[in-house]
Amino acid sequence: MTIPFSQLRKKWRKDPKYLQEFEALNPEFVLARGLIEARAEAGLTQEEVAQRMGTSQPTVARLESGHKPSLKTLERYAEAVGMKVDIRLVKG
Amino acid sequence: MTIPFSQLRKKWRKDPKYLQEFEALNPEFVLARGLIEARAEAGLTQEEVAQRMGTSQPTVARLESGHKPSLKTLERYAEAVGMKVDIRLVKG
DNA sequence: TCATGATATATCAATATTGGTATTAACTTC
DNA sequence: GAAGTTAATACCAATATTGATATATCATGA
Repeated sequence: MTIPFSQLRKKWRKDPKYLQEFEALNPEFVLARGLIEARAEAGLTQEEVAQRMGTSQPTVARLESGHKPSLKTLERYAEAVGMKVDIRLVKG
Repeated sequence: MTIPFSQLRKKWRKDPKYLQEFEALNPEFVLARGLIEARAEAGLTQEEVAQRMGTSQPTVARLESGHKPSLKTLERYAEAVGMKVDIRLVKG
């Protein structure tokens, strides 16, 4: 019954507010969106990031689709877009 | 040629300064130490955290030993010690 | 020293994530 | 609406991480 992420993304264009609320409830989407934003800021395509990571475009697409990646993969992605990963445990 | 993490930990007791410098160079150790600290603050043993995570003590020990866990596992650990995981990409 | 609680290590099966390829969809420009 | 670019999905093999169990090490106190 959950709305697929892909479908959700299409809504974003029309209604960014809708997204923000939904995102707040789903941490993995926050991360996915963070990745996409970082790549956008770096001005890179998925294909370019893939090359820098030594992997394929579909793998990059998957990372940005809300599936939880491993830390290793996350770090490679971050490096590819000129960032680094900062992980901390905060009071929850 | 690298010094094993377990051996390193033994040094800490005697010489915490040594640790800090070494840690700064190895992000996964920073994370591992963050986990250990969070558990210490919660006043829990590995066995207790394991039970809350629905896994075994050796698995918890492994998470705290510098091996890179998955995000899923990290989140379960965080919840077990009353924290949550905060991940962000920072300029690197 | 011995016993005990806590943590670390080792091994192998089970599961999850990634790699690789092909294909499809969406968007843009002509 | 056809071509080109970018992103998304599907599939299966390869790799990495975790689960589970047994055992070892370490620290502390009786």
